[in-house]
Amino acid sequence: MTEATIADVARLAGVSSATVSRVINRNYPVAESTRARVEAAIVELGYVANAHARALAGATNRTVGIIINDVIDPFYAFIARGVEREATAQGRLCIICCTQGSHEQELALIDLLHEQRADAVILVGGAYEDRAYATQVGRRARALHASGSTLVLCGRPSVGGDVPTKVVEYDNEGGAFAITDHLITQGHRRILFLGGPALFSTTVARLAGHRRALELRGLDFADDLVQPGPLSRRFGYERVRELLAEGAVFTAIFAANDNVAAGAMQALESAGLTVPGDMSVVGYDDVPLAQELRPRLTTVRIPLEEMGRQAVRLALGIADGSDYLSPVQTSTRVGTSIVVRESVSAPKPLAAPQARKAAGRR
Amino acid sequence: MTEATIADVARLAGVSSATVSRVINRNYPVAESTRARVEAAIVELGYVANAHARALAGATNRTVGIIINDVIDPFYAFIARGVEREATAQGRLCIICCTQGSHEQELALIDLLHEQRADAVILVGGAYEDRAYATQVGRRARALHASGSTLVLCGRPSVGGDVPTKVVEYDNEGGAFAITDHLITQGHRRILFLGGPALFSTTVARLAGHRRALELRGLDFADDLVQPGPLSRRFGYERVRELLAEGAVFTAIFAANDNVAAGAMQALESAGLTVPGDMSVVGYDDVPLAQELRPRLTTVRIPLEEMGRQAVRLALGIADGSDYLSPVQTSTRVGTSIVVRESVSAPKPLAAPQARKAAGRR
DNA sequence: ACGAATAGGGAAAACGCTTACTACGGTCAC
DNA sequence: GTGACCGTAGTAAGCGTTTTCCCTATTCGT
Repeated sequence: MTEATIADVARLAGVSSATVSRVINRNYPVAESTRARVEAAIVELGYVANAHARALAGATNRTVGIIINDVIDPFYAFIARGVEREATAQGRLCIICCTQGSHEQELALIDLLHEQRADAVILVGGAYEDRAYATQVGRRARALHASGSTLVLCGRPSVGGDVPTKVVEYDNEGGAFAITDHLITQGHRRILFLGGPALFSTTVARLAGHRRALELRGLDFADDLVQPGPLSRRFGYERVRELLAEGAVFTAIFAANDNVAAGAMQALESAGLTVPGDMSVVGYDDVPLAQELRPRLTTVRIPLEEMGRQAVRLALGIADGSDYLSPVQTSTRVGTSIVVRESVSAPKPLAAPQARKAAGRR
Repeated sequence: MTEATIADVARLAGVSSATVSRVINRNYPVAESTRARVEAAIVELGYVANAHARALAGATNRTVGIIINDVIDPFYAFIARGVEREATAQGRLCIICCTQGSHEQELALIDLLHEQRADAVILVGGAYEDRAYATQVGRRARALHASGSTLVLCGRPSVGGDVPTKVVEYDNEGGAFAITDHLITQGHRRILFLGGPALFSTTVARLAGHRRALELRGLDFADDLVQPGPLSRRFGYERVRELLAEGAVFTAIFAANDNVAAGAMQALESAGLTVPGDMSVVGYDDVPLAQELRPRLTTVRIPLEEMGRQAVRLALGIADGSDYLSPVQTSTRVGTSIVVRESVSAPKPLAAPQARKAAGRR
C-alpha cells in the first residue's frame, strides 16, 4: 500500500534524493560506485517512479491522447494503431478513449486529456455540421493550444477561422471521384449513392466527389439516387430492399462505406440478384470486411494507419520530409486509391436502355 | 504555454485556493455567492485542473490500464471495449496499450502503468509457457499488489503459487469439448485439430477439451491429427493445402480459432472441396469474421466484452452478485457456448469407411 | 606549483493540488 | 447571557520528483 519513494531509496543507499534522481535519469554524472549502490537500493525496495510526481515536477508529460468512436470499428482501430505505434516510437504513452458516438462524451474526453496534460489530443473521424458543437471544439482547441498542446483533427475538416488546430486529411473527395468514374467507365449511368448521414463531413465530401465525376461525364445528378442514412450495414440492407420493392432504377450502388455496401449486397442477394452480374456495388474505406465479402468488394482504400502516424508526427512537430523551411507544418493530406476487386462489371444489357433513357433525361 | 493554476483562480475570485478546490470537488460546503464568483473566475481564465497534481495530492488516480496484443484484432478489441466501457462507467480513465506480441514490451508496459499508478492493470490473452517470463510477471504482480493496485489476468491461467493476481477466465476447455462433441455427434471420427502455438495456454486448454471429447466417445486421439501452428489465417491456409497434398485423411477440421478456420476454408475452396459437403470446419472465438465466411462458420462464442467488464469490476472490488460473504472475490469465470451455423454436416459417406477404420485402429 | 576547470553530490525550492487544522461570526437551546 | 454548534473560509503541510544553486575535492594546463 505504501510505495517506496525516492527518499527511501536515497536513505538506503546513503545518498541524497537528488543523486537518486540523477541515477535514474542519467542526465548528470554520477560516480560508478554510487550508481551501483543506488541501483541496488532501487531493486531491493522495488522502487517504481511516480509518473505523476514526475510530470508535476516539470519533466515533460510524454503522453498522446486519441479520441475515437469505437475500438471495434476497423476504421478507427487502424488509425488508433497508427497513433499507438508512432506514439510509442516517440517514447510516448498513448491513451485511447472512446466516445460511443456521443458529442458530449467527446468534449468531455478532450477536457480529460487536457487535464492529463497530453502533448497532443487527436480527434478522429468525420464531424456533423453543428455550429454549437464546432464552437465547443474550437474553445477546447484554443485552451489546448494555450497550454502548449495541440488538437489534431484526423479525417475531419478544420474547424475554420483562426482556431489553432492541426489537420490530417485524406483525399476523400478524390477517392469518391475515382470510384464513381470507375463505375461510369464500366458503362453505368444510374448510380445509387447509398448511406452516410446528410450533414456529416465525410458524407458531404464523398458525395461531392461522386457528383463531380457525374458532371464531368455529363451525367445527370438525380436527387432520388442519393439516399443518405446511417453508415450501418442494416441501413444498407433495408434501404436497398425498399428501393428494389419500389422498382427504383439503377445499375450500380456506391455505398458511402464498406459496411453499407455489405448490407446492400446482402439485400441484393436475398432479392435473387447477383453482384456484379445484375448490379455492381462499390464501397469506401477498404476495411478487412471488403475482402471477406463475396464477390470481393471494389472500394476506396484509405491509408488509415499512416494517417494515425502522421497525426502524432504533426502534433509533435516532427517535420515530415518535404519543406524544411516552413516553420510549423500544420496539416497533411494522404492520398486515397481505388482497389478493384470483383464487385463491378458492365451493366446488364437489359438494364442499359433504362439507364440511357435516364441519362438522356437531362 | 502557461496554464492557469488554482492560485490564479483564487486570486481572481478573491478567495483562498482551498476554497477553489472545494468548489471544484463539491466535497465541502461553500456559500452560493462564493461559488458563483469562483466559477466565473474559472471560466474567465479557462482553468483546467492538472490531473497529475491532483493524483499526487492523494485524490485517487482513477485510471485503469489494459494491455493487449493489437487493437485491430477483434478478439482483443472486444475485450478492450468491455474494459473501456466499464472503466468509464466507474468514472475511470482507461489506458489501452499494445504489445505487438512482444514479451519485453508487455513487461515494460506493466511497469509503465504501475508508474502511472493505475488502479488496475489488465493483462489480456493467452500466455506462453515460459518460466522466466512467468517469474517476471509474478514480480510485477507483487509490486502492483504492494502499491494497492491489482494485476488482472484476463483469458490466461493464473501465474500460480502465491502471486497476488485476480483472474478472469472463460471456459476454454468446455467450449472445445462442446464443439468437438458436436462434430462427433454429426458422425465425424477423424478430426483435424489445426493451429495454435504448442506451448500457448489457449491452445493447451482447447486441445485438452478436444481430447476429452474424443476420449469420452471412445475415439482415437491421433497425434498426426494435431497440427499446431500460429493462430493466423495464412497458417490455416498453408497447412491444409499441405495436408491435402499429402493425402491426409480427416473429415472435419477444428481450427484453434476463427482466423485459422478462415484460412482452412480458403484452402479447401481452392482445392475444389466444398464446406460442409466435403469437409466440415469449426473455429473458436466467434469474431465477426465467422459470420462473413461462406458458409457461415460454426464456432465457439466467448463473451469477450463481458470479460473485459468483469476484469475491471473484479479489479475494483465491485462484488459481482453471487457471494456477498466472501471477503475479496479474486476470480471469475464466464461460460462459452457453441454457435451452430453452416459449416458442419455429417461426413461424406465415401469418407466414412476410412474414418471407421481409423477410429478402430485404437 | 598555482589558479582554474571539472567531477560528484547535497540542500532546498518549485510543481499544482488536497486536506487536515484552525478561526470566526452567528444561532440556538437552556 | 453563555456555551455549544454550525456554516464558511483561510493556513499550511504534504504528495514525490526534478532542478537550480552551491560546495568540495580532484585534476589539469602551463
